[in-house]
Amino acid sequence: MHPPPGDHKILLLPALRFPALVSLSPLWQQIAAVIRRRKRAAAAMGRTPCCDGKALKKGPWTPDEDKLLVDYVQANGSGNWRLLPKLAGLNRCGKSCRLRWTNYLRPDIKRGPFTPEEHKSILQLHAIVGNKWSMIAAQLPGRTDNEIKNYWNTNVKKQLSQGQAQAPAVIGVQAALASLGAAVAGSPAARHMAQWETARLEAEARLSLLSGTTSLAGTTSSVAASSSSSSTVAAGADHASDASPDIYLRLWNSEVGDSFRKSSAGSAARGEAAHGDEGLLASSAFPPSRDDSSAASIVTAAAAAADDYQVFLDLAAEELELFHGRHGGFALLPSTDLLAETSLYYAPFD
DNA sequence: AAGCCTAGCAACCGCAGTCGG
DNA sequence: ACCGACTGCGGTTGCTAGGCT
Repeated sequence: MHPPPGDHKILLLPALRFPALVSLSPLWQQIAAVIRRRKRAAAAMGRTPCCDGKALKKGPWTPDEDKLLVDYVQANGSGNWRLLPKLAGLNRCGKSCRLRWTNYLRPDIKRGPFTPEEHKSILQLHAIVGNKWSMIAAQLPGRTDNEIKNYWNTNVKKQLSQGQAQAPAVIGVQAALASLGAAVAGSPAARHMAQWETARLEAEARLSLLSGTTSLAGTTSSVAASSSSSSTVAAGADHASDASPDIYLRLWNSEVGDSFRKSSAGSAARGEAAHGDEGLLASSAFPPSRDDSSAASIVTAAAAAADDYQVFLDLAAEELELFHGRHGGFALLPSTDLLAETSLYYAPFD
């Protein structure tokens, strides 16, 4: 599941490899349909491209072409991109027209260099959602996903790679990730909690790196430095005052996460002996498959952990709904109703 | 001045997801 | 439930301008 400790590439992976936490409600609602569609999509590979066989122009757009496109869209809207080139008198693929419009010609496009605020937002959002450029762009009015992607690839990525050597804390995070990787073979609840923790650790690692690569990262560095402590509710509270969507870190460091950790620790004490300080989730989430544990205590501990976990999920859902209400359109989790359907909730992580 | 190198960015490509028939 | 058309998205490519030798 995870690269071996010491592999810095892990830090460039999306913070959330499990898409269910990223884009989601439709996935939960139609999980079975999605699986079917993926099978169909796989079968449909090799389908002829939309622009095949036509002598359509490619490459840079001319001012005349831009004018044709702008005039047409402003007069008729951008309803059908397939038909638009023909109707607008353009010898272009509809896909090319759409791209040109959305990335360059749209009137609400904001040109020019990124502001410090935008830079900070990009860093924090990327730490949470990874290369979900459209999600990041949705939080930055006037910026396109393509622009942010280019900005990341040319500026931020370079800064990150330069800063990696200065981030010894990352090693510890990676070790923790490795232990989590070993832990996820247990119950669904355990796997899911491990994935929450994995996301948090990866975000933490990113922010730790970022704090050394940007002068703007004062806020993020304070989070990164303190997030592994359960007594950092204040940091989360500080963070709550701004609009930063580092929701996982905030959630984990908030009273919600704190209460979850405490209750999980209680479950661990009930169910088994300690397994080392990095094994919070692994040890509390599901009992070890050891011969010297009675089946009854295993079942009891697992049930308690599952109950605690569900409480955490419920609280998390409330927190995220509040967040969603404030920021709109940034769905990190499915609705509370769907969260309640734990069998569905676990399914995409298998 | 010419050639080379590099960063930045617009555009393309192909897969994934959605929707309507 | 299925299928195909259409749209969205992320990765990648390749052009261009500017800096350097």
